Amino acid sequence: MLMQKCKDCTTKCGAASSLSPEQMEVMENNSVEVHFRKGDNIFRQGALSLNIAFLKSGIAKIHMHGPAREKILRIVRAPSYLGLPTSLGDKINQFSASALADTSVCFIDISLFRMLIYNNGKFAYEIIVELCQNELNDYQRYTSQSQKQMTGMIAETLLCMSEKIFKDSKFIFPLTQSELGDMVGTSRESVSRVLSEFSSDKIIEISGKEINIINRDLLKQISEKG
DNA sequence: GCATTAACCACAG
DNA sequence: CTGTGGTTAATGC
Repeated sequence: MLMQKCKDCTTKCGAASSLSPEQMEVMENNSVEVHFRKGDNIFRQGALSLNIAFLKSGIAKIHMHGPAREKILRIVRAPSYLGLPTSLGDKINQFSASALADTSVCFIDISLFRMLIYNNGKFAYEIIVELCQNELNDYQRYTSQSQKQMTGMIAETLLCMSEKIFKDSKFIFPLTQSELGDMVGTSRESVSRVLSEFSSDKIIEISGKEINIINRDLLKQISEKG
């Protein structure tokens, strides 16, 4: 498999930079880079997990089949690991990851990854920090979701996309309205109504999939007041 | 009661 | 896939 060498890779995560040259070489010999198209499944809930997936470029969604419908757990921007909890916490994937745009993903052999954690404290520490940050974000979002009403949730999600994922007021929204509904726990009709309401109130501008946040302060208020 | 919120259904671009 | 209208149920003055 033709691939770029890990040590020359410019999209290393924080943790990988604490690997020794020898460890880096082992990593190179035990990982492959795979490209995905928009919409492709990267790994699937219910399937056996033998690799750690690292999102090298692009953007992906983490999602789970719930008892009633699909639930989008998180949107992930490269560079980031995609499924550490499901890869290390269980042999079977507890959730799926799918590409929201063209992406490239490095799959790292799980036993090698485990070895790196055992043998390199700094590497392990960086991984733990990433897991902790994700957990804090998740707690934050689940608390919001159980207490905010849907306009607040949608405002929060738009702000999060703008600030954390795209780092711009103007961005191409990567989900369909139905998927946004799956993300905040509401129906696609409600999403459609809230978005057109925000648009007619001049809080955002929508043209196709492009969203431009015009009145960020008001959007923040809506997000905070629920 | 009356208002608000949001889900579900249907139908049309 | 999206936008909208009608209907219905739950909840809160």
